[in-house]
Amino acid sequence: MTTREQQRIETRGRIIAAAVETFAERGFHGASTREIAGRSGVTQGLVTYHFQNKDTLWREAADHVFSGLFTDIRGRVAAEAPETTRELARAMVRAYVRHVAERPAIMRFLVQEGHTDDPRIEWLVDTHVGQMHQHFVGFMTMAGVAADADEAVHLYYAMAGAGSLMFSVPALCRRVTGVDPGAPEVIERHADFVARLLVPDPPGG
Amino acid sequence: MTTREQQRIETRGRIIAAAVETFAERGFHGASTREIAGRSGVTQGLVTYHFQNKDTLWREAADHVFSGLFTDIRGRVAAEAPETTRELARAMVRAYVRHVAERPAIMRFLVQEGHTDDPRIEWLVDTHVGQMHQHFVGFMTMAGVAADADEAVHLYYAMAGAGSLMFSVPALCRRVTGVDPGAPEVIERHADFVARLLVPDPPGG
DNA sequence: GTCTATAATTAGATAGAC
DNA sequence: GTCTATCTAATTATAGAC
Repeated sequence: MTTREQQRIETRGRIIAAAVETFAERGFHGASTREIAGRSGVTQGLVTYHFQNKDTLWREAADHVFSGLFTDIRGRVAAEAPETTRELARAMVRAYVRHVAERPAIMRFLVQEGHTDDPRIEWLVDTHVGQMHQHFVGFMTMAGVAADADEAVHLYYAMAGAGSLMFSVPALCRRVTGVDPGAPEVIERHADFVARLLVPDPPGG
Repeated sequence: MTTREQQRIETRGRIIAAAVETFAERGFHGASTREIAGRSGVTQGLVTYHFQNKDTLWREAADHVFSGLFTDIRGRVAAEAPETTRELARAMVRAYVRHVAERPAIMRFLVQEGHTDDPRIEWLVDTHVGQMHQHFVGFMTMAGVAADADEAVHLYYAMAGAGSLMFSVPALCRRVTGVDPGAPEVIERHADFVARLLVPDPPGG
């Protein structure tokens, strides 16, 4: 690999990382390519050189944010080696919470873009969000955590919202509660809390 | 009241309504006063005339979004006339979900601004969000729904997130699930689902 | 691959006519 | 109270030097 290719990959990576942060903070319209350039230590012209236009940059940033969600959750669940269906379901919820806690940009991208039915939402659903939802609904219905597919939709948004909001508004959370949602012990407590909330102990004890 | 005063109030109201929509959709930086003017059927100069600058307009819009939360929830809870502490707690959760379902801008304002510790967040917490959180934590701890104040923080974000996400991303939700989060029956089902999730039946049955 | 310079567009805020 | 016109600054995207 030539030096130029290495340089290209590294620079693109820095720009994408800055783009993720900026789009998550300000949304597509609110983010400027100049700020993204500034954060990644390059000039605005170079951003256009590498990504043609703002829309393409947004897609690459979104790809970076959403990719690896499945793999990461599967890995985390496997590491816990759950033995019962209930423990498997809880492990999945915990894995999800930990994942979004470490990548709060996920939920911010969704909320920033999820209001209006534009091409970006279309792309996001077709590329990333759709299959995640299908898998979740399928599993939770099969595992008996949700009574049926209809209820699983409510369970899905309950988990996604309950698991992520705290990490999507870190400055607000710190100011209101004094709790730092970036602290590992807070993440662990929230993961466990939400897992027990969504997958409660059986009625018998 | 003179015609001019009526006109003033009515125009300001239209601008604020458009500002709420636009800020909720695009965030402070992404929203333009020109778009807000266009949506309310006036010119951009008039927005500045009535609200001096974008920051003041945002605060008035936020005030409009967050005001009445307490009153509305209290009214909805009273209308159900709950008799047990458990039913009271559930009624509060249902009231909260219904409220944010009909005013999804609430959660979008929080997510849009809650990331960075800027003056708007400071103002939002001091003016609206702080006391709401205090009341909730106090009640849920007292009612025994949360074990202690520490757990109540997690319960709070679980409720706020679980109860609102679906309504904060209506276009996304429709596209992913086919469910319309604006439909009254969907709101009712979600309110009931989240209430039972957060305030479960007692272990004994 | 990166920068500087620039064109065309759009932003927020002000001034003046009515 | 409302509109039009305008100023200044910031935006995206392009072109050309190195």
